[in-house]
Amino acid sequence: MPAGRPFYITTPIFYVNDVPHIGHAYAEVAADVLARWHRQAGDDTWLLTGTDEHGQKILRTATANGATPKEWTDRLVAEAWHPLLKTIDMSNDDFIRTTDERHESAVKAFISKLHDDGFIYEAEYGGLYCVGCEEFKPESEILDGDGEFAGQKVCAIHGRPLELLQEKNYFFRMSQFQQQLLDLYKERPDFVQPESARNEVVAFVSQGLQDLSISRSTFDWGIPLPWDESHVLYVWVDALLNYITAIGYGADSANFERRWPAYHLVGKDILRFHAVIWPALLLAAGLEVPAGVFGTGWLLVGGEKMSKSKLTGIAPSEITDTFGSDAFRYYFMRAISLGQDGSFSWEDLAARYQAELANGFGNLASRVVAMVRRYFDGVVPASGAVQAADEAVAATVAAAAAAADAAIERFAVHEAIAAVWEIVDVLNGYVTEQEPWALAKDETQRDRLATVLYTAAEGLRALAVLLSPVIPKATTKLWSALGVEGALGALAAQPLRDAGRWGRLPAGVVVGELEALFPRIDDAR
RNA sequence: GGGGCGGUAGCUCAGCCGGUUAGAGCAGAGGACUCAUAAUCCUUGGGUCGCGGGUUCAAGUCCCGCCCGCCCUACCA
Repeated sequence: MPAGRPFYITTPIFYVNDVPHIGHAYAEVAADVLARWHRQAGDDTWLLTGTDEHGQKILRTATANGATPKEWTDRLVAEAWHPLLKTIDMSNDDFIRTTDERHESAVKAFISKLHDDGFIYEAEYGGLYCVGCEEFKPESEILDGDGEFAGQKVCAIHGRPLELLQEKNYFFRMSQFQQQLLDLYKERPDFVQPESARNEVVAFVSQGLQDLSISRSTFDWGIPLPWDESHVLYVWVDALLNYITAIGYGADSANFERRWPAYHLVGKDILRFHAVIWPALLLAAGLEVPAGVFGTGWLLVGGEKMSKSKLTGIAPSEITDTFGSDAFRYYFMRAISLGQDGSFSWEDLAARYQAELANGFGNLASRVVAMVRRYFDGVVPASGAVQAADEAVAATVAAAAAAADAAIERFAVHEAIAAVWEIVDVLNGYVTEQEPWALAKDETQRDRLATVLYTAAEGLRALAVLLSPVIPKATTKLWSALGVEGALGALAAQPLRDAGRWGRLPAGVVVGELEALFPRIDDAR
C-alpha cells in the first residue's frame, strides 16, 4: 500500500444522453492532471469517473431508438464515453456506471439505512404537470399565461396550461440539515471552492432548505426503492452515490475507509447537488462529508457559454485529431484558471501550440538533445566547474518545482504550469547566452561546454518529470530520448516532489534521437 | 426584486491587507545569433485601469451610485 497520504478525486459522471464535448473533457483532464500529480508524488491516489445512466430522458431516447434503456446506454458508453477517455489520455483508476450491479446494490443499502433511520417519509407531492412534456415542471419552465390562458400557468415549452397533479413521493428530510451545512461552510471555508461558488451555496442554504423528493413512480428506469418497488430513486441521488459505491460502500469497508472522503471536481452548474444535497445525505447516513467540492467554470466560445443545445459544442476529437491529446490537455489547463470561466478559440489554441509547445518546450528539447549528440556523441557529459549562470538554472528549477507543487495543492493547475514554464524560458535563454556552439569550436572550452550541456540536459530531466502529469505522451518520448530509463527508472516512477532537486541526471547516459515533440502545424486554423 | 462574479494594453489575463513612472504572455516593430521544429535571445511602441462621485497625504486596489455582461434565486443529469 502506498505510503503517501490519501488523495481520492472524482469527476462528474457523464449523463450518457449527451454527446461528448470539450466541456466534459475539460473537467476530466483537470481531475486527471491533479490525480497524476498526486500519484506520482507518492500519494495514495484514486481517480474515479463514470456514467450516469438512469432517468426519464434516457428511457425516452432509448424507446425512440427502438432499444431497451440498458441496450441504449451500453451502446453510448461503448461508442462515445469510453473512447473519450482514450482521446484525452485519462488515467482513471476506475469507471463506474450507475447501472453496475455493485452500484445498485450499494445504493439500495444506503437508501434503506436512511429509511430505517427515519430520514425518509412519504407524502403527497403536488406539482404543475405538463401533458405535452409528460412531467412535472420546475419553476423555471412555468410562465404566466396570456390571451385565452390568462390567469393560468402555462408550460414554457408547449405554451399550454399546466394541470395541478398530486403524486405520492418519498421525501428526504434535508431541511433538518440546514444548520449543520451552514456550520460546515463556516468551519471549513475551503469546503466549497472557489469562493464565488461558496458564496452562492451559502446564500442558497441560508434561504432555507426544503425536504427533497427522492422518488419517482411515473417511470421505472432507475433503482427501485427496496421498501416500495413501485418507486425508483430520483436520479440525482442515484448519481451522487456513485462516489461511494465505487469504492466499496456497504461491500468493502476496508477500501472505503482507505479512500473516503473524496475531492469532487464538478461544473458549477451542478454545484448545488454536490455542495448541499450530497453532504446532507452523507450526514444523514453518518458518513464523513467530502474533503472538498471544487466548481469549475464554463468554457466560453465566442463569448458565450458553450452548450450542447446551441451549436457551439465542440467534440474533443476535433482538437486532438489535429493537435494531439497532449496539446488538448496543456491548452485547457494552461489557458484557463480552473475555477473561472475561460475563453476557448481555435486561434488561441493554435497560437499557444505554436509559441509554447512547439517553439518553447519542443524546440528546447530538440536543440539540447541535438547538441549532446553532436558534441559528445550522445553521452551526457559530467558537469565541470559551475558558474553563476549554471547555478541560476538550478535555482530556477528548484523554485519552479516547489511553486508548482504548492499550486497543485490549491487546485491551481494553470499556476502550476506557469511556474514550470519558467524553466522552459530560462533554459532557452541560458542556452542562447552560453552559446555552446561557439564553445564547441574551441578545444580549451571543452570543460565549459560539458557543464553547459549537462546543465541544459538536467533541466530537461526536471521538465520531463514536472510536465508528465500534463503532457504524458511528449514527456515519455523525451524521457526515452534522454536515455535515463535504465539509470532512473520509468518516468511515471520519478518522485514528483523531488523533481526540483538538482543533479539527478547521471552523467554518462546515452541520449538517443528525439523526434519533434510538437511538430509545427502549418495548417493552423 | 434579492444575491454572486466580472468589466485593466489589439487578444487572453495577473495585479494580496490602498503607496514609487500599472504588469505578463501572445500579436506588432527593430536588432543579434545559428545548436534547434524558418526555432532562440535582446530591445521596443501600445492602456481615460466600464462611468460618476466620495474617503485618504496617496485608489485599478476602500465606500456610494450608475451602466454593461454572465450566473444563482431548489427538486431537467
